Amino acid sequence: MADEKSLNFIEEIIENDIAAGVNDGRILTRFPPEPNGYLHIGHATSICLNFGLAKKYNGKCNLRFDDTNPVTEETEYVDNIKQDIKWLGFEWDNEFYASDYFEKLYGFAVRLIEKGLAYVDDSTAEEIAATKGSTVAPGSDSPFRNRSIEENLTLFSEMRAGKYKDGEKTLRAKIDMAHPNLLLRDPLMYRIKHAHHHRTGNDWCIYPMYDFAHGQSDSIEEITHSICTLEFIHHRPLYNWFIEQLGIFPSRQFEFARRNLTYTVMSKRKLLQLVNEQHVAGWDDPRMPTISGMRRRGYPAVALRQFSDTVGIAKRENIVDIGLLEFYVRENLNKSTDRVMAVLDPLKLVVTNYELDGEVFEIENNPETPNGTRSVPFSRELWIEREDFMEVPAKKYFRLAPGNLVRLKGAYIVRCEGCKKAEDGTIEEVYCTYLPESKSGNDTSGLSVKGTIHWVSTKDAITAEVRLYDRLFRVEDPSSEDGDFKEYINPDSLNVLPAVYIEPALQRAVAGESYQFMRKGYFCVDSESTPGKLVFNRTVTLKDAWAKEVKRN
RNA sequence: AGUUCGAUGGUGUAACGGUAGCACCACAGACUCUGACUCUGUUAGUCUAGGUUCGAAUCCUAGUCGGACUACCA
Repeated sequence: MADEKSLNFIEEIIENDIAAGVNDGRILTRFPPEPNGYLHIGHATSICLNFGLAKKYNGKCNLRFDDTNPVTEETEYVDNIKQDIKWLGFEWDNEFYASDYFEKLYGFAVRLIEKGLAYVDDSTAEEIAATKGSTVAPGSDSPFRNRSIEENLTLFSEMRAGKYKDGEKTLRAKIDMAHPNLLLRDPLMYRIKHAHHHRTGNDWCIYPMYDFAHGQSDSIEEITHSICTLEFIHHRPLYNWFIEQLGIFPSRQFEFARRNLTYTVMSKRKLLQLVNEQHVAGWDDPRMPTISGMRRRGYPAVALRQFSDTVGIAKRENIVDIGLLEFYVRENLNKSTDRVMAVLDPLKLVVTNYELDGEVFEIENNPETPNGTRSVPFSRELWIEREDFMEVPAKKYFRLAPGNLVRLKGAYIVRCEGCKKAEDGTIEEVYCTYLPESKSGNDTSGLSVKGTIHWVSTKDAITAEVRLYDRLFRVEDPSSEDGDFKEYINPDSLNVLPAVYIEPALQRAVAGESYQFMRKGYFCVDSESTPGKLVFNRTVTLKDAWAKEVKRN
């Protein structure tokens, strides 16, 4: 029985094209970022789609930077975008830039002028907007619409030569000022910008608009399937118009719905605001939905790929639960990470009947994917998690409480004998006795206890800074709420614990590594971490049935 | 209002005229030297109204609701 995965609508189109022999079955896609910001999880979907399609259908995928606006674009962004794509696990066939085609594009523009399909307009931006009409009213012709071909040719070459100031003139396609599709009301093809370009320097002072660059670049590269997001659907007639009038290779555009995620924002404009106004520490802040932020947070690349695959593509608006991404993050980290013990909120536990100087236990690193053991020192005084003790235990609580038995992970079973309290009632120390015959791996006590807690020996512990990250926003969809989206930033999205006690084996942890802090979550070593000052980021918590139980009551 | 795209459990996505399925979430239980993982089970869906058909989520008609478009950004 064929258990084939069903095709998404773009795969159907491609398979139909292959069956029909379109382009002899050749498949060439492209991923076309503008280098004016960092890539986010939405781009990851597009990357997985374009590169994935190429791979699946024996085709290729180009990386093409859509760098037609020199004032917002920077080389820094180019470098980071390339790094992000590689990290996600994809390789491009060619690395191209729309700016590589400036000369060709100029030639295309001249060709359209010669065909009487483009003209130089002296109107100001305001005048052009005013004559554009509206969704319900037609626009009106520019007074410069009927210049002669010769005059247009001269003017356009003067524009290129730098004879005019920014905004003084534009080149427009001559289509129809009454067209119901606003984009076809004589769209701008070129504008004047005396600005330095990250690649072409000062060679040009006129730059093509998106609509006159993207489709033509696709065509120059002979892209077969140009896949973009839904908001470009209105551009498709224009995309096709330029290609037809120019008589160049007929790339075709297909649109799918962009992915939205709960508890975050995705527009580059908003992300840039978060960075510039320092609500976050940068584009790669672990709270950001950027690929670099997620990488720094400790999300495995494979989790992003699985997430993209599961979510799939379609044409309807959507907002995907961030919990689904977190599911894949946990699923992968559960298999791959070594378990270690770290006490985030310390409370001292004294094993009153422990007479030895100490012992060293060998504790297994990873029960899911066996990966050896490590040495963990044990002694009379330990740090345990404050929440693992209750003087008056709640219903169903099976950790430490007077009279209760609990297993110290990898060591002994202990019985809680009491605690010491400060004047204000704060618990200062917990006392217990251990059962020597319950030694881990050699337990002859015959007891089975319900609870196991983690611990770190006080005299052997080392410290690390731990950064507890939570969702950046307090509401599911900040963009759809009233007022400014920044009002909905979660004030507790970052909680820095300056000196968490961790087991000494972690001294050699290096940046980028991930660990499971037992019972607390997955943590990765931050890029700022050094052997002298270890820094861990919380990637994601473990699922916590007890926390849920507490919340319920 | 014009153009245009869309509508399947809480979320995302299948079913292409023939038993509405999968994943996440939620809930209940089993297991557990992580209240994790794993395992078992449960709740819950075709926007509405007509029509075509033996049979409609699927085709047709009308309506409802939602998104996108009116930058010298992409």
